[in-house]
Amino acid sequence: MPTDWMAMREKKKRELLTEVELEFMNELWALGEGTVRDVLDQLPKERNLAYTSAATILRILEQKEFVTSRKEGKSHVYIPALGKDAYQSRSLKDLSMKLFDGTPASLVARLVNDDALTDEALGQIRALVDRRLKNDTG
Amino acid sequence: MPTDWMAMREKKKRELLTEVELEFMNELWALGEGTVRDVLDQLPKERNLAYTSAATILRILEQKEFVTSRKEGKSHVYIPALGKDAYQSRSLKDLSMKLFDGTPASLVARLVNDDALTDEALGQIRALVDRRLKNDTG
DNA sequence: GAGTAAATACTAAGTTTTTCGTAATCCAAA
DNA sequence: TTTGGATTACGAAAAACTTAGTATTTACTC
Repeated sequence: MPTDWMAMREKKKRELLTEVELEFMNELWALGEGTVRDVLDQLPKERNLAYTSAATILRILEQKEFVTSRKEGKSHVYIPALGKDAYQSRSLKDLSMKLFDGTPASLVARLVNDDALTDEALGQIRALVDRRLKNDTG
Repeated sequence: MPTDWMAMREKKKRELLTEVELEFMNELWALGEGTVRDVLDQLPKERNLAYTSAATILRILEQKEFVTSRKEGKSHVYIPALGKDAYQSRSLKDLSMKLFDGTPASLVARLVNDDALTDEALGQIRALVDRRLKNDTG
């Protein structure tokens, strides 16, 4: 019976990738699309993950609707259902909410405080902001 | 025998907070320090977490060395062992590596592309970058 | 010191995530 | 069409995370 337990589940729909899921999505985003074998081959060889594990992870990603698939020959070809861009935005929003009081400026503040950041990177960042400010409300 | 398996375990020391751990650290950072009761009282009342659960989480945080504690009366007072600033940096670095090819500029690019970002926020961000660029390298 | 209210220690159950083995399936080649 | 190698489906063990119950300890009050 659909009790409030179902409602909870429904509500608690995970919109963020787990660690391993992200690892796989990164390969798929780089490849565009790929089979279990394709993705597995992209992983660093010291990863040493069983073929069936990779297959399981991709099946879970499909179940969670982060990818779709089509049949090709005897294999499945997996395709990201969500662009990397979109997922980057989602992740940043999540991090901003959970750790930066929802104020993106404080996130950037922390980022540019990093000593390891080169002037070149800083310049790129400023250029991005400038361009956005100018093209805005254009 | 201490094989490289031990080394792996050692190396795999979790340096990132889990979801619930972060929830608690946020309260501790806001409070400065606090007992189980203090932290529990900060949580939204719809959270409905048992007292003993909160105590367990704080004990785990101490075990993982994210907090220290001192005894005061009959309770423990928990103190962050890591500043929020430092943890923000750590999280950003992790996200940057895992999702932005380790290039902070691309992270900011995604951030400033967010339509919801106000001109005011953008201005703040630019000011931060400018200040950093000027004060840099004397 | 006994009683009591609150805190801690310990343990364990319930979930989610990660990993892989076994069996079934599929396609190609002999 | 049978064999063989690869793939998928299913299930389940292992590991990590979340939650809470029970028993013990603690400090205060009478």
